[in-house]
Amino acid sequence: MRYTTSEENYLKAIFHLGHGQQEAVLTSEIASNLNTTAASVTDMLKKLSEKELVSYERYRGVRVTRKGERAALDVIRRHRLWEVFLTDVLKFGWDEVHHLAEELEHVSSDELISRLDRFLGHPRFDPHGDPIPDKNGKLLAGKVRSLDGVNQGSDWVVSGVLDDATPFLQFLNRKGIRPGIRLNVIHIDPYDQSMLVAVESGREEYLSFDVTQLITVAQA
Amino acid sequence: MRYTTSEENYLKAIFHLGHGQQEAVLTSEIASNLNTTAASVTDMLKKLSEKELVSYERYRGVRVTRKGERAALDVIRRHRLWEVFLTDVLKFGWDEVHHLAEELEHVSSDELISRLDRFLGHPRFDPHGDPIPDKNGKLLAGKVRSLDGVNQGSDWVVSGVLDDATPFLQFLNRKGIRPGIRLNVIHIDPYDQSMLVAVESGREEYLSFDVTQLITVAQA
DNA sequence: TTTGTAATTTAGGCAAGTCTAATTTATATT
DNA sequence: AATATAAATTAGACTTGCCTAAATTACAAA
Ligand SMILES: [Mn+2]
Ligand SMILES: [Mn+2]
Ligand SMILES: [Mn+2]
Ligand SMILES: [Mn+2]
Repeated sequence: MRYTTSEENYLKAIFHLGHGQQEAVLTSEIASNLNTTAASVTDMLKKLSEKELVSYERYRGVRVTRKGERAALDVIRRHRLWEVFLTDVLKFGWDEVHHLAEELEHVSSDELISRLDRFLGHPRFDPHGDPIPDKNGKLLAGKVRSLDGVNQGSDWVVSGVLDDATPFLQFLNRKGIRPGIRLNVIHIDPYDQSMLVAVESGREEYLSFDVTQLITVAQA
Repeated sequence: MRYTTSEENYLKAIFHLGHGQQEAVLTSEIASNLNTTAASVTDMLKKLSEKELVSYERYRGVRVTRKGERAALDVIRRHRLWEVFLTDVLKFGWDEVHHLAEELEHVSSDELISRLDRFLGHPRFDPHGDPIPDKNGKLLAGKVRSLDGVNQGSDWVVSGVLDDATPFLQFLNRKGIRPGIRLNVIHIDPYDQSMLVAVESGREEYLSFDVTQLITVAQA
């Protein structure tokens, strides 16, 4: 393990929380993301800063350095490749793989990941529609447009989700929604932005604004 | 993880060292097996004893309880299934997989192991000829006869090795020896028990007593 | 039966990672 | 400009797993 499991988890969290954002990531955001306390986060930030993986100013927040970003992308690459393995090879549901990948991502062997990548046929996206960084840490532009804010009547293909947690994905499973599925937006309620959509299977489903925000779509 | 990585490693070591032996396992044996100090071993034995995974008497040595044996066999099952995956699916050499399996064996998910086992076709032996415990912790009788002590002139099939370490396996690779290969014992030196064998490929190789002790064979 | 010695255990400490409670600081609001 | 307050940091502790050095103990040899 190049870095400890704990260090890797912090780097990943800081990278995700700060990605595509100008402002530094706050201690409290990291604490809530990792389900730990602000005091623990402060301790770790000092250690990561010492190792030049993050640039950190007391009370001012933190961001990953180039070195820290690279480490984070390596972890993300491992995470997403294992997710592909678990769904495509071992036939797990897309709602079951995230927490397993959280463990497997810390197994440290470049050779293992390289061979896994080759065996899987160099997949470019994980089961949730997230792009897989290449071996040099290059990440393709990810999921951009989310289902909230599209026009009534328009057609889309689900490209991914912005939350990998099991309960949310099981909820989508019940509605027949997953990456690759086509959607037609029948109606958007002007009051609460809730949406009625026709799913490929023919079913019609109501989606609250909270949910449409977490579903990403591409042109049909 | 049902138990910590460290606890699992101790249980596995105690199980292996005590297996098929009447006497209890000594603190110093465990320390040398796990490359740690006797003091650390004593600390851990107290913890494992507290959890009823081993029966331990100060100064008298230790053995796994039924519960500890079951835990050890679960770890061994995971270890050997991952070794099969790494060689058969990812095409690692049999000399490269042991240390990777040492990490993967601690990933805790019965469902993962059950699916891996199914995907691999329920293999009964690992790449080193060791039997894979089933999901109930039942272990088939393992490798029994080793190459030292066989008769001059006799024919054998290599069934496995008693040491999974990379340098030893690379040594055997250089001589074309691996499980499944046929051997004919051409000559045994009466002084040092060193052996000249004909390998399937046609080559003749000298094997010292230290080496023949670590190679197991079955009837040709 | 005493004694020497090697193995083992205990004592005391250290690092990583976490926590709660107390304190400090940035900053928004009078 | 003073002050309130929410966020962040520090202080102090705990657990796990490990270590070195100093006792202890089993047991073999005298
Ligand atoms: Mn995930
Ligand atoms: Mn994912
Ligand atoms: Mn092995
Ligand atoms: Mn093996």
